[in-house]
Amino acid sequence: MSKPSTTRSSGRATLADVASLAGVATMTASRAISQPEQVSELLRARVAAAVAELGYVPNRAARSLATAQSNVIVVLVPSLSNAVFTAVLAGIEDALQKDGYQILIGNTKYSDAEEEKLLNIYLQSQPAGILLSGLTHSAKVTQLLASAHMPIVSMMDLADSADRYSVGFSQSQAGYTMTRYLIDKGRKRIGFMGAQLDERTLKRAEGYRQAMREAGLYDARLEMMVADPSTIALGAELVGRMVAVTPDCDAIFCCNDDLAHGAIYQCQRRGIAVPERLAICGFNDLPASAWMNPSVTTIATPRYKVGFEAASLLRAIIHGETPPQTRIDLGFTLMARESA
Amino acid sequence: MSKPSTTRSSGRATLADVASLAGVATMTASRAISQPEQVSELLRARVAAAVAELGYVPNRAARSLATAQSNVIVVLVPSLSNAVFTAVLAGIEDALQKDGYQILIGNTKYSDAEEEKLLNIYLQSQPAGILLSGLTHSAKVTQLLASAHMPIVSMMDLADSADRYSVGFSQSQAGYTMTRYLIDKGRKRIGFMGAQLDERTLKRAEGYRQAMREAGLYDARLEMMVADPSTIALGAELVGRMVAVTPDCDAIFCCNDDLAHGAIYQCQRRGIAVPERLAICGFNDLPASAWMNPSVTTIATPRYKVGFEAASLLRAIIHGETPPQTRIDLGFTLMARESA
DNA sequence: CCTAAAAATGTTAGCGCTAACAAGCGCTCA
DNA sequence: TGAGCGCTTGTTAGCGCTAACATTTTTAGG
Repeated sequence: MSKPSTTRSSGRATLADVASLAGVATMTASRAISQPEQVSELLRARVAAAVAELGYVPNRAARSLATAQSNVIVVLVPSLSNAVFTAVLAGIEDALQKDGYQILIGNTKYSDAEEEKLLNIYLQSQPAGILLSGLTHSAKVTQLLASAHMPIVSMMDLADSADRYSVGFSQSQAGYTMTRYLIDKGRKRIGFMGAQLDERTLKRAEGYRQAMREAGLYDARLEMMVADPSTIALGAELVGRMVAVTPDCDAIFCCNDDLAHGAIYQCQRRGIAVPERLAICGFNDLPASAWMNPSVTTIATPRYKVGFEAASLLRAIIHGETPPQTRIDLGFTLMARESA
Repeated sequence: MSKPSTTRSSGRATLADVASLAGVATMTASRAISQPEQVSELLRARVAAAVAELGYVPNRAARSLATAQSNVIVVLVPSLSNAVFTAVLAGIEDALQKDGYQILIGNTKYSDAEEEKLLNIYLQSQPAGILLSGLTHSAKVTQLLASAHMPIVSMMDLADSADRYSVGFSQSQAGYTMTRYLIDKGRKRIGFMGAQLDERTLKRAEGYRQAMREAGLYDARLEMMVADPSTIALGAELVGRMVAVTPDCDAIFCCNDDLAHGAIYQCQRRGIAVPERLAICGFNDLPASAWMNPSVTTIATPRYKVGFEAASLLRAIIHGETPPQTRIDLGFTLMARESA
């Protein structure tokens, strides 16, 4: 009758305890909790009372083991300090949390090695699906993902081929669009400031190059690429370098808003008129961009929606549905403001 | 020899498969992976080869169930879009990830109901410990935590009593310090702008009130408290309201930097001189505060360190150590800049 | 009323792993 | 030489839960 106390038990009440207190079989208690409609009202109430009395908390590990499935969705993002990815996460949470999914967030810190390490750890939880940032990954990661045989959706950029799921917008096209805007405004010596040098930055730079070449304006000296994380401070530093190296530079396309903000603050301190002497534009449309003086011309990106749609797509795939498209283009919007 | 295919198996290789391929007992394969020093070099290599060949990924659920413990640490933060908490998370990650802990991040969205819901779900993972933001929680949450019988560390503010673990700094003292600074600068009509109205904002407001009362300057009309999330846009709006309601207001203490930034941008647009006509200061020292023009006087808070130290404390408790103190005060620093 | 189908409940076994103990081996040392 | 030790490997059982099937009870229909 009484359960022998072994050293291995956690001490918490188990389903068997609940069932015994409610005077039902363990299986009935299990059903009363996870499929209540299959249990009579009477027993359901008795089980509920026992659960409350014992403070029973289901053991997720045991359930996962028994069902051979988990409610875990792994999300890998390159940064948590970047507002872009926290917005993506917010979208994911809103799309998934109602279905009871548990979101396991991994911060890869823009590192392939970290991504591989996290993936190795997180795959141990037998996730139901994975949300990834970006399309390109290390060979090891690609192999891990392939052998995991589970639904995967890539976020932010769009895949070339239809055999993988992707939700986002064309980073290179956005880079192209912004550069064309500056060219159309009559700027000739347009610089590009790129930091972090992640996939997205490189794609935006490609778009920039294409537009510059088309207009016969390309000059490699106008490209300033550094691997440091992009911050306001870096933007301030790089704009100084830019005007020193290419004094005739009349516009700068910053690969993101942080750099643009830093560049503008620095110009204010140095008395460089923005946009008259130097047009500056950013990327992502962070909240400050609309409020700064001058307000910042930038590309508004649908990051919340990227997260929401990617998570919705992943859920559909997990549920065995065949989505109408594997590639969801959410577009982007150029926000023409005062700084460029 | 061949494993019969049941509908319940996940299809993935198991430890038994690995052991069989390596020609050892399952237990030996288990040890080769988790306690390699206990296995001879020969068998260790054979097991490693089998793992590689089969692409074996350990099943975390089975391990948790067998060991009655998990490597999960639950972290509840009120927001992910707030840079303060992402910094806290970064500190937590750095402190814990080397030990192989898995961090389960819950975003309570400043809601007690959400906190309770998340806790209920996350407790099912039988976490090894919990990191909470703030000291006050709903009755239900308090009860859940008590009955969970697991190590808990509260972050950001300091507990009054020594019977709970807390890592942070005194929010009310910080509020007091900033207000005194403004008073000492000769400001008389000092307003307070508070948003979100979470625990921390309310404590800062308390400190503000105490300083104002001590100086005989307190006036309830100078307090502007709204429950909306604090954003740049809200700061811009509130400063407009403040100068409309109390035109003689000569300084504003914003409960965080976002509000302060918005207030300053708005003043620039309306031609209100900062700090001459209106001093503005913030809280948290976000990166932009040092770079804006005028640069923003604010309180620098050790948020990364809060996360790091709280996680380190939690780990010590989990490992059964008795920490020298239950309350770790990390202090704060007033950054006197141009805006006040 | 009886029978068949449906609904509710119970029994058994096993998910993949590791704790605990057992057994085998080579070694030392009295 | 054989007891005793440490090291490596193996065997057994069970963690808490639920799938699958078995059994009992209820309901519907003639």
